Amino acid sequence: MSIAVREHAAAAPTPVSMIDRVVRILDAFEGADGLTLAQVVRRTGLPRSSAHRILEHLAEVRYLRRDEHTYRLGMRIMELGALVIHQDRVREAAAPHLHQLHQVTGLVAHLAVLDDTQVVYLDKVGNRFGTLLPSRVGGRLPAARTGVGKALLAHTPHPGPLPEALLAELAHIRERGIAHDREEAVRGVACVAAPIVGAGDSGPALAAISVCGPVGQVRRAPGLASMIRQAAARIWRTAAPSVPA
Amino acid sequence: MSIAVREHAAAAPTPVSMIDRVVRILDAFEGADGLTLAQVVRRTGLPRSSAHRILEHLAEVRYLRRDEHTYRLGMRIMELGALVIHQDRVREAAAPHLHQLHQVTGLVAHLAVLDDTQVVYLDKVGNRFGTLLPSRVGGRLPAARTGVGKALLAHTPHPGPLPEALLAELAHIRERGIAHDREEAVRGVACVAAPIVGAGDSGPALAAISVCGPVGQVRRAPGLASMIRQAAARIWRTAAPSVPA
DNA sequence: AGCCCGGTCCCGCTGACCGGGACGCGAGAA
DNA sequence: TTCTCGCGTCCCGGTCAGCGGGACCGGGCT
Repeated sequence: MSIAVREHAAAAPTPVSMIDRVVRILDAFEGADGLTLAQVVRRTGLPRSSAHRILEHLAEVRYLRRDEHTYRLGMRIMELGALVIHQDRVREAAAPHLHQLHQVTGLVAHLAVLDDTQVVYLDKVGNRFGTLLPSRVGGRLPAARTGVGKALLAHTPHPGPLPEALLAELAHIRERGIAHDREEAVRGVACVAAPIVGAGDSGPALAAISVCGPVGQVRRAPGLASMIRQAAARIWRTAAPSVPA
Repeated sequence: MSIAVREHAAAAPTPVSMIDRVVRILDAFEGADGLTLAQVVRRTGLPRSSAHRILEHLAEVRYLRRDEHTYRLGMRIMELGALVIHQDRVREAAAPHLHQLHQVTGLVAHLAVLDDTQVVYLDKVGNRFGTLLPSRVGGRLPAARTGVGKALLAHTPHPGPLPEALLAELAHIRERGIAHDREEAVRGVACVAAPIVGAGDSGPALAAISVCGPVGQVRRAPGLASMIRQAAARIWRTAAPSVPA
């Protein structure tokens, strides 16, 4: 039995459990918003019959939508995803402060957490300008190239080895409690970020917040750093884990 | 045991497929953001061992997070959900207009679709005031009590029978192309909404947009209705399905 | 026509999943 | 203290849900 050539190419050591199969299928939808059976088969490496059966089943429970012969992620998944975001304690606590930061500065405010070497955005408050940024709620960006990412890395024992220059910057960030991104992710865009941590290095950061905008505007904003630090401190106070047990 | 009563799902007709089991478990997390094994068992009616096995498995693939002994919905689901929203063509087309509406009026702009008797919000653009509204991206509200909902109902063959008064209102809405919500969902809040449809009743509505705010402010806004209608028309033009086949 | 590609459906085989139940633990109650 | 209850975890033999090769159909090419 020769495995079919894959569209995306990734080692597929034969999924065994039903759950793994489902996950693999759902994951296949990243990067293309409509897939036919044949495409799913190529991407997942699953046998045609199996893929077909599972797709139909997922469509029945509305985890997928089926339109003619192409499948898309369905409403049920959107709803569950929205639930996750909504149920997040940190997000809840941060929301008013993000709005405040945006309102006062006119810049885009973010909330993000660290996941391995990437940041995942939990919230984003901004105006039309915000749509130009690559950050998306529920989206990922490499941590080392974002303000929030560096703020988080500086306050977390990093798993992998990092480049010399970055380590130096992280040490500096850790000391000052503020991270900067000067056009590293997007040309012309700068960010100022702070981790949400307890006073005096008590444990890892819960998340980080940042404020981003055109370099000129960010540089010109008075007292931005301390505003952000203050917001982060307030968020910590209302979202901090109560008992470490 | 007053708690147990609340938690018990209706007599389960025994789920057969693995997918059904998974769906049932995931669904159990609606309404409570952290569940222990025992709670999941009570809510789903699944056997303890099975529930335990599936929960662990879902946690492995990050569809759930496990913290000590309580499970929560995990990041992977959040990411998938965000993908769905992000991949939506209508949302893409509507976003700039929602921002524009918000910027010009200072009110909260929505984008929503109809699902049976409820509306599901796809986007929401607003300021801090917006957090006071019950609308949430990915959330549901009864269609008959919202502006977007009525705009959509008016342009869709309604499945179930509706009350006399509502039918009359819908006919009126259909004629004018504009729906109103005068404090029906939230006291003190009014909305003006328009469906995203082709000119001249060509097919059902793709979605609907609305603008909401304090009654006074909404009533005072000049030319709100025509602004919204115009935005809806523009969105239709860029998002309309190309070929009805 | 002949060919290819994609979707659907069938059906006998089998190993992934099932779930009752044993076990250990910690928190009250006796 | 000891008993008990509820909880999470783990085991293991039985079995059926799911598997997947392959037949079939239809449409779009050459």
